[in-house]
Amino acid sequence: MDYAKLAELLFPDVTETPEDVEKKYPPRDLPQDAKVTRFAPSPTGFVHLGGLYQTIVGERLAHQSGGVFFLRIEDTDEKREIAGAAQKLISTLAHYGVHFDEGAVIGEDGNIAYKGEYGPYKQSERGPIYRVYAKDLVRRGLAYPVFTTREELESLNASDKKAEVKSREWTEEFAEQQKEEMLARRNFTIEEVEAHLKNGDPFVLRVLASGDGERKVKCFDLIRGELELPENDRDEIILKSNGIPPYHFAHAVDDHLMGTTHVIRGEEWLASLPLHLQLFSYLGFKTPKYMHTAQVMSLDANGNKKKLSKRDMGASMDDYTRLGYAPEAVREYLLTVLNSNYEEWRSKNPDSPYTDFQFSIKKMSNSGCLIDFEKLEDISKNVLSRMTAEQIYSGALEWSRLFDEEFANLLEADKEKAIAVFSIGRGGKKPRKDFGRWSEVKPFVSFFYKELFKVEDAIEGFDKADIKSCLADFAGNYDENDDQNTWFEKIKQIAAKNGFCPDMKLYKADPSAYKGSVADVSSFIRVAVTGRLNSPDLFTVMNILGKAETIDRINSFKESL
RNA sequence: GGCCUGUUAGUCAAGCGGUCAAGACGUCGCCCUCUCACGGCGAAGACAGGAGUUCGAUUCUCCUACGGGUCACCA
Repeated sequence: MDYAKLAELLFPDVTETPEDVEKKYPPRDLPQDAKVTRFAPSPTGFVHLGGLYQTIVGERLAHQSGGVFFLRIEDTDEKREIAGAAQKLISTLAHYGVHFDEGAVIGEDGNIAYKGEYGPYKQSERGPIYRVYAKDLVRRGLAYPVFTTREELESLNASDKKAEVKSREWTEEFAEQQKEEMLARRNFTIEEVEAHLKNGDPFVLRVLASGDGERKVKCFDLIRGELELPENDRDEIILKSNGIPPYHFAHAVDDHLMGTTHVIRGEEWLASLPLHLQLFSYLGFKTPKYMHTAQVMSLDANGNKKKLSKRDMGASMDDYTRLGYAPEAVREYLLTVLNSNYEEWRSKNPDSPYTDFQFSIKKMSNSGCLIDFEKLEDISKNVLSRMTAEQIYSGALEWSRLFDEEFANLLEADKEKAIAVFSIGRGGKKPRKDFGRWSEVKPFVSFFYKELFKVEDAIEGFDKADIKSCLADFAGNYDENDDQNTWFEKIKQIAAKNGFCPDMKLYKADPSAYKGSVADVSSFIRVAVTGRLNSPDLFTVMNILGKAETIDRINSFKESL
């Protein structure tokens, strides 16, 4: 077979050679150990938790080594592409603190723009580049065309195919048949090709598999160590009939030309690593380092772990936004999952920016983890407890603007009050941890607002007359200028006067000697003022509410009894 | 089904031939305390199973079981 002729027939329009292309993308001028990493999603609509997870790894490794982190849009499957998805992806990642140095960015007009010298960063615009390498492979007898008819092509349907693959029965005969078909495809003549071309028949390009499935190749993965995988023995498609390559070929060409040093991707790619290695070798490219990250899982109906799929709760970053998790908290959670020593580091460095942490590949786990919302909640409480009242205010306001207009308006109507509320128990060594999500803020502080206040808890086990008497005494004696000690001394006096024990130790020694304790008296006041049995420090609460409101609430509660 | 990969408490995880097998979340108990929250102390809870190598296996090897992944003109 005259491969040079075949190459010309197939790609008459391609005049460049790989050498020409290489010249346009010289090696990057970076420090010795700088890592170049990338995130290469297909723009199918939303950011997956697993995507954020990988993105954090790539961002950390690149930036911590003085390297480059870029974004490449893998839009080679036009059927699945969703308009505006790339913008959303970039802004969502930015929301979580992930920023790219290069590649797709959001331009000043709000549309996608591109930055950097190693583009195009959108695969659908790289057709000419792929074709140069594809032609070269054909010329060297390493790739060959397979023709189909237009009708056949049109009947191809992605979701049908997916269903077919899933339900397929894998028997030995089937494997045998596949092999035979592959071998048959390799047999063709130049004349046949010419006829097809003349006829306008579409074709795909397949690589000639160099391996033997019975033999193993040693592969190295930075997370998993040395692996033995079967050699590639399948003639994979490297150019679809639309002239755009599927993932494999695009990965090899792009990551080589873009100077990627570390390929970080999900473990679902592990199985195709030998193919990729073969491609790099055919193309004469230096292989990048590979890191196949563990999957984030969720529990299915049978209690089994499953790869977190699109529909699962917690798969989309939108879920976290809606639920009210602060981006910092989600990032913090992911970091603890990603690097097993992160949590320890964080407890020693509670106030350091996460970028101070030395992220290491060694500390990454190679088995999939279940997303643990309880843990996330705990981490989130810690994160929020370290924020200033001002930060809480803006976080809560931002979330409420989207999901609770009424509360957002209340927050905005009196910022000073909101800040005072959020300052309770904040700052200092042991801050309160009352909420872990923005959505939990309103239920916690609602009683501060007249519009939301209502008596939620009931006092049980006490004589109404006693309750009324205590409340009347408190209302009659309340002075907003008292300090906390004086304030509480007054409550003790009221307790004693009404037959309640003012001292808890005394009371515990002999509860039957009293109607109750000062704790009970406090609870009367607490329910009257906050509507609840539990609340943050009452003295402070009253200060924020103001005397008029406090007395008013006590009186109306008294009357309701 | 073939191949790959993984398996330490409910969850996430240290460990890398000799440990009473860390720690965190969750659960429970106690303390602090006017309630709550915080904080402190403590408890229960794990090396999937079986062979082998070894003086000694959670750690190395093999087998079994069970998860997960993959086998598309999807990425």
